[in-house]
Amino acid sequence: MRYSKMLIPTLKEDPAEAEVISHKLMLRAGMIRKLATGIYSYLPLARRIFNKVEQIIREEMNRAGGQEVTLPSVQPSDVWEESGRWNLYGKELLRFKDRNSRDFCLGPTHEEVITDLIRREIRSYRQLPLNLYQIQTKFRDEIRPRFGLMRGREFTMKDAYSFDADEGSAEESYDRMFEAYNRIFERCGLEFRAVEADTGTIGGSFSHEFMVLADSGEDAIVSCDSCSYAANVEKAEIKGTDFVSGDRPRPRKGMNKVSTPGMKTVEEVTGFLKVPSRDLVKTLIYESDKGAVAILVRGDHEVNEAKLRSVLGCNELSLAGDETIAETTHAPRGFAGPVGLGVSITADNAVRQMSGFVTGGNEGDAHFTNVNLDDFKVDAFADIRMVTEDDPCPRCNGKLRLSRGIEVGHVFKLGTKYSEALGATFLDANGKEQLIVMGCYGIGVGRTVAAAIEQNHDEDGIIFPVPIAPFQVLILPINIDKNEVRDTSEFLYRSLNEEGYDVLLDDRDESPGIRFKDADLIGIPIRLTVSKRTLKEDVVELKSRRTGEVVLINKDSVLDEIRKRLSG
RNA sequence: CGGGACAUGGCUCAGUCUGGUAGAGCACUGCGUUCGGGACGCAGGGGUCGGGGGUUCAAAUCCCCCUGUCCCGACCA
Repeated sequence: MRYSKMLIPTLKEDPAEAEVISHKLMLRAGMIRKLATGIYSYLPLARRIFNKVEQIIREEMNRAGGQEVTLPSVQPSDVWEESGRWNLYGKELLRFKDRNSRDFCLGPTHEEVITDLIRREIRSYRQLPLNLYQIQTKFRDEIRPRFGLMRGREFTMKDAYSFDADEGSAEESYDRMFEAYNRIFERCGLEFRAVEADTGTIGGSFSHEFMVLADSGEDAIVSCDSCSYAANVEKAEIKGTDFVSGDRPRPRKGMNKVSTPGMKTVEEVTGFLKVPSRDLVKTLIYESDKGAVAILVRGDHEVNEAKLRSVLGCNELSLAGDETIAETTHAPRGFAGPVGLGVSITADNAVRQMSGFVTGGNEGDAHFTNVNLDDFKVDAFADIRMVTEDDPCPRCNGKLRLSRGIEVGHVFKLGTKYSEALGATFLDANGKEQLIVMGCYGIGVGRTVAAAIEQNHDEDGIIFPVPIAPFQVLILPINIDKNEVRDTSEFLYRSLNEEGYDVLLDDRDESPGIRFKDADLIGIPIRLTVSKRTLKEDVVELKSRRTGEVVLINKDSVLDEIRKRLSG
């Protein structure tokens, strides 16, 4: 391609709307433009990058036995009613009516549609296993879209679905996809880690997320220094037996009420009473679809709402408002405690190990000290808190490390959740009707591109990994009005194109400075600078975007050098 | 949905507090000079100051309502 003919509207300054680096750089490099919150147009440069990533995905999916399909993105409510998710999915599901007032939605995912297809077409175990995938635009009316392509409302997703005759075979399908995902993200040049994950609304029994390690990531993950354990903090289990239990003397019975005027936060209370925060029990009032509940965690711990949700078995869960707090505790926010509380109490396992602790007094400006477990009734103990770096690895007791990640892929073992809901069955070898065992597997294409940029950039711009670069080589002629410069550039352009490389010839009538800056910004891996200065010696300059290395190469050996650098 | 901020040529922003002729830099058009790291000169074009209402002789500026955008939390590829 000739740069002068391409729409690559680069920006000199950071746009005000962007906060994270990948978003800024994608806007500055002229890759994307925003139409509305979380909804973007992909310009030619972005399209080329997407095509590269999608091609890698296709090759690996096909290698793993997948077949590409395209399912409708406009979906009737019927199948969603059948799965039960028409009611469960909430506002994230963008719903609308057609001219006949029939309910439809824009597909946020395709379990319903694919299961509907499969239940009609699969009759026999001889047709299994089967793996179908698509690369398609999804729509989720996210509560808070942000960071450009990192969390859009409209986004490109590869979603795959596996169908198997039994659990064992389903696990093989899962492993094959797991393997394919590893290859895909490796080929995209990403530093990533597969971690155990929570299954969320998609449902299912078992899942892994593929996390690209980046400080700007929205997810926190823990990984073990000693073994292969890694998990999303939402999921990470806590080894229940390892809490330092009461080595300290058993305190005498009898709690004391103390005045704590205006002391609402854990820091304020513990600072005021001069006790460590781990000697306080934090009482949080939550509102769930089962009414108000009280949650107890140690003062230095945080509640994990994902765990809490599954422990309580509820969908709706949020911290209670001031009104509910006043109703349940008879005190303003900041003074809730378990003693004498009228609602059901769920406590974290760590609380079981505590004694002689501080709690709220259920009365304004008052706390209790020297409280013990027999001073109130806990309805259930469970693992309901976030892991910390101080917790031991749940597998090997090793040291856990916290880091941040961008979730670019997610694999789920679904089991028979959807086949049961929609009645997707087959006849086994014995002529017996069985439920199809399913799995589903997603990759956020745009997010993968954004993550790649987060991991590969410097102060001058993007540094694309070769496999996903929009062009592999950029030719930058300096004095294009000189015949020898133009002829050499054109010659290189033609020959590289003939060799099948993606080449961008910057033939714009712009100053060299502008073109050098743009070259760095859009991150093409190899830059060839052709100028009359070097042509005197019959050489052109080759610069690696990643290393900054500059070499002069005889113009007749350029092809060989590029071949050498771009192979493997 | 809760909390915070912002909205002025294509972009980045000043002007708002203290009401009085809409500005700068970049970008854009034409001509000329430049040409290895965001060049220079001259001449130009381009803005209902997010929208609506109000106060005032007078509103980008003060007041009310709405909309949009961004950031922090719960949702997710």
